Amino acid sequence: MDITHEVKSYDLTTDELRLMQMMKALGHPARMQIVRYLSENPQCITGDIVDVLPLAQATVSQHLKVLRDAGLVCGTIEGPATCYCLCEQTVAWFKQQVGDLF
Amino acid sequence: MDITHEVKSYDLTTDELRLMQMMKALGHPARMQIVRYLSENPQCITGDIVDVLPLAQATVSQHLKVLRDAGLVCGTIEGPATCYCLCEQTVAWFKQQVGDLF
DNA sequence: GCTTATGATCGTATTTTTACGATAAAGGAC
DNA sequence: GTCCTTTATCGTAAAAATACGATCATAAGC
Repeated sequence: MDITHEVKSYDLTTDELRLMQMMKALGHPARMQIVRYLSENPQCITGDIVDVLPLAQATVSQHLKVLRDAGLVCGTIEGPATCYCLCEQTVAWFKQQVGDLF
Repeated sequence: MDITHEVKSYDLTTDELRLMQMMKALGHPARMQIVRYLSENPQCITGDIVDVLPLAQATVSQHLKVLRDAGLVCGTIEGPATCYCLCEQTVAWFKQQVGDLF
């Protein structure tokens, strides 16, 4: 009658969690398209992205936040607008992690 | 007063959509752990995976389906059990796509 | 045949994500 | 100062994902 209280929990490293967050961020068509657009247009403002997506401005802004939180893009305030670009450093890290994965 | 009826829609290639599906599949801690476990234990049955995750059997089975649909793992029926393993081909394709991305 | 073991699927409750309009904040033109 | 532009955030409705118990299906052992 010996019950072992085995506390189960996810067992992932910090790197794996960070990688997972990026995967999740890229696992949505709008965000995938945003990132691709940014790779083709290195410097652009929110409005440019809104124009190429079938979504309202508020929704795009929300998606940009997800990408920012994942570290994949960074936005710098440029007057009244915000200039977005890919975070090359994070993208490089991401690629390397995926390459080493599995 | 000329209104251009511009039908907006996501503009992603088939490859990008497939890649996105894999990203989404890997964007969950349980599934990330399953894939890592499979990479360390190339041959195992569903029960083995259930044992290392803090989830019910039904939930794990559901996660395995997501990974199967994404093509990342394949399960072959082995008697009453199902033997799972990573789909090396898909993983290779995934890595290559990520490498070329952005 | 009956029983046990294994795992997929069903039905459903809960949680999270997604999407939008409305509003707020901040900078430039005047 | 007043507008106008730009974009983030708020509040919320709808959709999707997650998790679980219960059930079903299949195969092996007897």
